[in-house]
Amino acid sequence: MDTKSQMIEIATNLFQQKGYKGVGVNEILKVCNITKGALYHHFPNGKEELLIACLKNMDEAITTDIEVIFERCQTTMEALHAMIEKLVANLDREGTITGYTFSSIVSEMASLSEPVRNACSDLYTKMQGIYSKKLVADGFSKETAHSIALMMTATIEGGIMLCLTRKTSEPLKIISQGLPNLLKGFI
Amino acid sequence: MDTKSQMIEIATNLFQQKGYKGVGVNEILKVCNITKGALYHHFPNGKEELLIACLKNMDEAITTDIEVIFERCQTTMEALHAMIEKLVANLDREGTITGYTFSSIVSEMASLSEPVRNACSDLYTKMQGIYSKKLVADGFSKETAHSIALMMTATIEGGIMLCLTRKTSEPLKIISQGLPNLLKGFI
DNA sequence: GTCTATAAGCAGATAGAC
DNA sequence: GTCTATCTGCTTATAGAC
Repeated sequence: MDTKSQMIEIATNLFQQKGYKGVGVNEILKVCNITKGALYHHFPNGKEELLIACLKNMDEAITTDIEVIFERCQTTMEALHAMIEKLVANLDREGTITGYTFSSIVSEMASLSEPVRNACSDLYTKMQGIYSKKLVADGFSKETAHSIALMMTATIEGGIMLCLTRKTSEPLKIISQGLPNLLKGFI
Repeated sequence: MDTKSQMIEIATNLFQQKGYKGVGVNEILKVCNITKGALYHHFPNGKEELLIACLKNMDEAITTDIEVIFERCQTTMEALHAMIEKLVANLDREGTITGYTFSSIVSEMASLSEPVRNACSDLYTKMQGIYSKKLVADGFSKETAHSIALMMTATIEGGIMLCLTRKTSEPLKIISQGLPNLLKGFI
């Protein structure tokens, strides 16, 4: 793997875990085992340019990851269970969550950088779109599907937050069990 | 109002909006119109001690604010609608959300400081407890109430995140409309 | 394309005057 | 209890050698 891809891969993980300001450029360089020269060669605008590249990288990850799960599974609920199971396994194994979330980036950058805010907004919209499409296939109307998809996105993002705060995967497990009731309520 | 209380009040708002690392000590001092000497007189352990004081302040705000709403309203749903309405009004008026949320603090501090993580965990538990108590009064079993309360906490926190990302209060409005269906599904 | 060395600035924190 | 002045260390970013 080339240096640039490796940098994006590592920085993506670090940003997801500690947020943008929480990670110093030096920390990224140290983990990558490269120096400043290399960073500013690949990303002339420095740290923020690297962050944007990371958000694009997450976009691709979502496309090639969540979409596969949603295509493979029969119903929305099946797919969501599989997705949450992956998050839970990740959390139990590594102690942090590194996929399908960027709350730390949103909360500190939304009010500071429009390009970053827009990239995050696109990502949420994309996830919501995948859920929504599947819900329509499940038989829900377009509008109802839109509402449910938004609530799912919010619930999962909030659930991740609760897991990180409590240092257990319990909240996401309870959410996984409870989500079918959300759909049931909309029928 | 004395200097210390004013500092906590202002810092609470700033931390909620920009996260812990996103706010510099100098910024807080400038808004408060005081100097370093005053800060380190009141909070010898500096910025982190101020953050803990802010989290305690939020705890009180929840007690004197959310609890009042939940006592005044007949059902859980009524109370939640009132609560979300307050958040939406806050967002539409000021462009940011300053109440009932600390996601920005959680996401960057959970892995770095145990005291902060614990304080945040307590706050979520407190909110969830208020919801849960009301749900039991509504007729749900203790276990079901616990699950629903957790999902509500997650959904609202995630909804706030979506609002900040999209720069509209739409997500929270849709969640407010959709939450009754969550309860319906659990019956 | 990656290195070293260094700049310029801001972070949080401290000491001591008043 | 609040001020000013100052310190140390870390931040991002740049310049120029290889």
